[in-house]
Amino acid sequence: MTGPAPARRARRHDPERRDRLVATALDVIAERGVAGTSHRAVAAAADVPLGSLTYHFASLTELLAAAFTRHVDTVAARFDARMRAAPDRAAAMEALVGHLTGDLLASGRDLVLAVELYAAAARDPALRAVTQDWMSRSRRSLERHLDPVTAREVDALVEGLVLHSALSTDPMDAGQIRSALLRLAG
Amino acid sequence: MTGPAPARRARRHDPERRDRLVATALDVIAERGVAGTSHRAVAAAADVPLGSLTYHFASLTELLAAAFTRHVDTVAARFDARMRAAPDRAAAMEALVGHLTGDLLASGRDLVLAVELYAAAARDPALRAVTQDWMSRSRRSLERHLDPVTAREVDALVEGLVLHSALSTDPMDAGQIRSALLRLAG
DNA sequence: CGCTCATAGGAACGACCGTACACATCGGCG
DNA sequence: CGCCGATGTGTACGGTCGTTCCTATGAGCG
Repeated sequence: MTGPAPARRARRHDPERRDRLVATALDVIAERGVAGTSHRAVAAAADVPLGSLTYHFASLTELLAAAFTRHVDTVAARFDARMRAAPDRAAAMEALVGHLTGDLLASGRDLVLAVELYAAAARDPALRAVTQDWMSRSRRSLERHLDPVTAREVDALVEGLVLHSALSTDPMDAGQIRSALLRLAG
Repeated sequence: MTGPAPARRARRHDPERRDRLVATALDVIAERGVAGTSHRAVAAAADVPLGSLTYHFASLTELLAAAFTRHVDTVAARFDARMRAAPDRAAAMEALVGHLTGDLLASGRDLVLAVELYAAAARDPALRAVTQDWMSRSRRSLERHLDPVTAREVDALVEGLVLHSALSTDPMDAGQIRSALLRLAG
């Protein structure tokens, strides 16, 4: 018999833990909101001890900032790829419809993360820098096909469409979205 | 000499306390966010004992719902008054610019409350009903001068403009806002 | 091979939270 | 006037939180 194991600590070698924690934090934010995102919640979701979080991130705010920064990077890169791939303005508008209906509004996850980020950014300057970076990248992507003034207007409309979709019981369908965008930038 | 007062309780007759608590809760939300709004924070701001909150509101969620409902009522009524006062479509568009630059974007308070409500509504069905009521009233006000399809598009654009203004370092000025709205519904 | 320090792990502290509850008070009605 | 239920008040409980701190481990390097 081995007897009662002397509570050996199972130390794990885990060189990419920091990255994994950022990804897990995004999942937790999407599921429970920023308000429900605690060190303990992320630790449990990532299956690491509590102390590991304060080792890798100086504060909870820093963890949130890292998570939202990664999310913005992903979405902005995806959107810029769509805009880069569009050969002309008409194709760009269609790609925009696809971005809205396909990427953003499909899962609900991106929607929720966006709204959580907006609210958190309203109070945290570090997160406001993240949203400003997002807006600026988004506008630059649009400016591949639109003049700066129109790009800004379209960007605002897209933001509003996203928000309405997140909160409305009967969100606009692809056709309504297309015609709204075309009216502004057709 | 009165001697050491035997810790008399200073009971206060305060028939409108419930209303005052709702108003105070809105102030606290605007200042510290939903996340920073606790029974204790509201009690301190309203100068009432902690127990008074649980007497007047069954739960913190109920208090938040009452506060946001009141806020939406105020803003929606103000907006409808503006639309009702506009004699024609052109005046309505100008009133819309005034609503945005004057009412919403001026103080920052309405901006913050809106974003806080959006984020909270994403997770709480009761609050989602409040946002849906807001959207529906807003659209009905716009429909005094615009067809339903256009009203919906304008409503979404307004939402986006509000959000961009809340988060941007260089928000659009009245002229830019006007031209964006006119492009969509001129 | 042996040392060392970045990393992993676990427990604890003090603060704040929502809520429940027992008790005090008094306006208004019978 | 005398009661009583609506309202006001203070305290306590159990829980979660961010953060700190000490210890343990082992990968990489000299």
